[in-house]
Amino acid sequence: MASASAVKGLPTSFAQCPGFFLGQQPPAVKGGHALRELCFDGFAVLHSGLTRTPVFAAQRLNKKSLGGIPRQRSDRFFADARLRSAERATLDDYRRSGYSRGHLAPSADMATEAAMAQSFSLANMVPQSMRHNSGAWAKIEQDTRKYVQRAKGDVHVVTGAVFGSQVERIGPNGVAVPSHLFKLVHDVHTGQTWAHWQANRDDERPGKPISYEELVRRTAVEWLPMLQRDRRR
DNA sequence: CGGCGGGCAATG
DNA sequence: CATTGCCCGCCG
Repeated sequence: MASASAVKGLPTSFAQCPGFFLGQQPPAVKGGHALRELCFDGFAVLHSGLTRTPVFAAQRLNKKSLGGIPRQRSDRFFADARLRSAERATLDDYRRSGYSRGHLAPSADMATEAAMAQSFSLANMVPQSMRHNSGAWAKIEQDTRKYVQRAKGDVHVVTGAVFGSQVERIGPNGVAVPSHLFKLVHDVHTGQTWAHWQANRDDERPGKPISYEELVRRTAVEWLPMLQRDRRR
């Protein structure tokens, strides 16, 4: 499958892939310009044309969706053709940038070959410090998969990029480098919710998870609006 | 130690 | 565009 065409024809509205969101309700991200909604087979992405990166990727995982058929990484990264060229990252932006192309929705989470190939869209990538990506962050991704394997039902995961006031940019298109990444996990069956909060740095280590409320405080975004009613504070 | 999953770049 | 070799960190 030619990678650039891997996403052609996929929906560009969350209304067409509501199942990735808890209660079919997308995160309440406000105020952004050039925000685009992108559906993939295995996840949904809100993309920002200002940073040329995803804002978040949302997934619904369960034991069955993981550990599927054996498959190999496509490793074929590509610019997402659904985005205007003025709003998207290209392969040149990352080349020799000193940063790796870090998935928000991990390749290894995907249930099908098609979804796995689609996960290599640059609309699902942020410039990520190399050691963080293959070290602490990779372990968080693994731990999340292990948790889902043991969970009773569906687990919703929202992975997001956070940008500080001073934003470094890479490549001819100026792709913004996030200062932090987070991975929010919600177990529908038990109601448990937690988040990993990570600096985008080589020396970052996996730490103690933070609460949902703390994540909302730090980001000023209600990532799981369905929880808001129950946890109103 | 090897295998795995996160990547990189060079070569036809 | 596919193939190849390589790096990194973690885990069993």
